[in-house]
Amino acid sequence: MTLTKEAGRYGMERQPFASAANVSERLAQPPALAISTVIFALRPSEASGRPTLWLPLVRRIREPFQGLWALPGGPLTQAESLQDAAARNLQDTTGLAPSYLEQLYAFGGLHRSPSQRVVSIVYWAMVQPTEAEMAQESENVKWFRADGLETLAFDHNQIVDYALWRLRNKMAYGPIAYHLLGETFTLAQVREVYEAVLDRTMDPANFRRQLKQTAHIEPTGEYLQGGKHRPPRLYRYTGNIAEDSPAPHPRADNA
Amino acid sequence: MTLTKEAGRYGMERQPFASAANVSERLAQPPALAISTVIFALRPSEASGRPTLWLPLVRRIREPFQGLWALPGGPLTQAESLQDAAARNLQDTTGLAPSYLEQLYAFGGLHRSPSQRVVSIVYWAMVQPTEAEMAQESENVKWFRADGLETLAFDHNQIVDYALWRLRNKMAYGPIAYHLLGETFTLAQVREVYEAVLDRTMDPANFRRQLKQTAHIEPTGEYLQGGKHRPPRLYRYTGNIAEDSPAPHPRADNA
DNA sequence: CCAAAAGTGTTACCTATACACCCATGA
DNA sequence: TCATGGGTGTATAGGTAACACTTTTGG
Repeated sequence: MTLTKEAGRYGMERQPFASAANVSERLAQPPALAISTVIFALRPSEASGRPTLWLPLVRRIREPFQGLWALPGGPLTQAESLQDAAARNLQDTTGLAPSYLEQLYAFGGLHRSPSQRVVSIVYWAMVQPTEAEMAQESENVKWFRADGLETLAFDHNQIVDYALWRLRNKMAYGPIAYHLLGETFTLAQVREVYEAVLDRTMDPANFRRQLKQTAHIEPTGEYLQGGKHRPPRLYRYTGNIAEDSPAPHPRADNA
Repeated sequence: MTLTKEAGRYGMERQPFASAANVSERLAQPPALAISTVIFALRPSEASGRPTLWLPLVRRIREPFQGLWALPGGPLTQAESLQDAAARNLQDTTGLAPSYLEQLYAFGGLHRSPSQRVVSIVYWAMVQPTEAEMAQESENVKWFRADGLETLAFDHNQIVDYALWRLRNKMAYGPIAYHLLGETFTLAQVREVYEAVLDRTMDPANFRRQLKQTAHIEPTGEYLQGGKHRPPRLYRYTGNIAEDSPAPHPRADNA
């Protein structure tokens, strides 16, 4: 699983009918519809080595915003639902398969793109660290730390900020942190996820209790060996996304 | 302000390029983009007279689903943002001006509409009771109780259910109940809103304290006269939507 | 004076938090 | 044995829910 696909092949500026754009055509045409995704994964910080939030971006290889980094995205095919389109685009542009995928927001401001009116339906996703590690970077696909991003193409900085807010909000309430971890994990690893995402330390004792009482996890019986100290128990995630979500998720067919 | 506009003038089935639909054209065309809105208002229940949740629907005057009731909606004009389009459509079809308007979800399932692929960006709104009372019903525009709706066109039952969930969720946390009331109101009226929307009784004493400590309201100094008992204080809403929302709302320009 | 809603006070309970403490392991 | 993170116990504070009680009006 590598990140070697050509970036920007499906630009947000794609002309829906393969005709050149000019002013009169622009007014006659309906707004173009695009799907983009904000993808979060945990990777070790360069400095501390502690897990931090990263996201993959693709480089724009054509105008507008040529050379700038942007969210992976592409067109909506006739034969796929919005959610399927997001998953496929994510696969096409970054090679990643998400462990969690949810609609974020529809962005449709008039001046998001200089040349053409574009409505972007944006999803956000979480991928497991094994995925994120295997994903090789290329000239036009690169991972960035989620905080302190440089200026991105279009309104993508704003979109990432909103996705970050949503991730933090969901994590503070629902049991979604597990989607950033692998099959099995220690309670300390879950705590590290919370600390990385919410950017504050948490009491290990209380954190453990709260996790175990809201359930959604069970001990595997195994212990993580190889550490310097007492080997911690390994746990497994037992919930499913449908149950987790506080929302009566719009059904997959209609998303 | 009346509800006399022709209903269904802008159907979700509108052909973007005024050409008749057939199979090959359908595959060639991008999905149509529509804006719809779920509008909530308080009206007295027929039976008890206590305030309950209602919403206005428009009758379909063409296929598909001709004769069924549907959410007010229409096309997205080139010159307006998504939020502006929702507000204008709401005005055009029902004559109402919302006191609160927020994006709900983008519905884009493959089979939402039998003849054509349609992606609907749905908003939800609250209007004040003065607005809702003045709004005259017509042959093709009618108010319905939000609970126990009959079968609607398209996937609109599902959309209403999701909007109801969102309304209840927001009301349980944020201070948005005021948008269903008029300029001034008593604490008992606010409580009635909560009881109507959340469908459970609340202790008047505790409710009062919780409201007053989270602020967002101030006494006007006036008292509501004409009741049978001790006249209650009148209050005024002091917050604004931007502050209320727990989310860093995507800016109006990009919505 | 009585009924009923407005408004205040008090108490029990629940849960988040802080932190003292023991346990198990590598070095 | 010591250092360190894993894991448990416990006291305290803050907030919610339940409900007794006083106040103020119309009839």
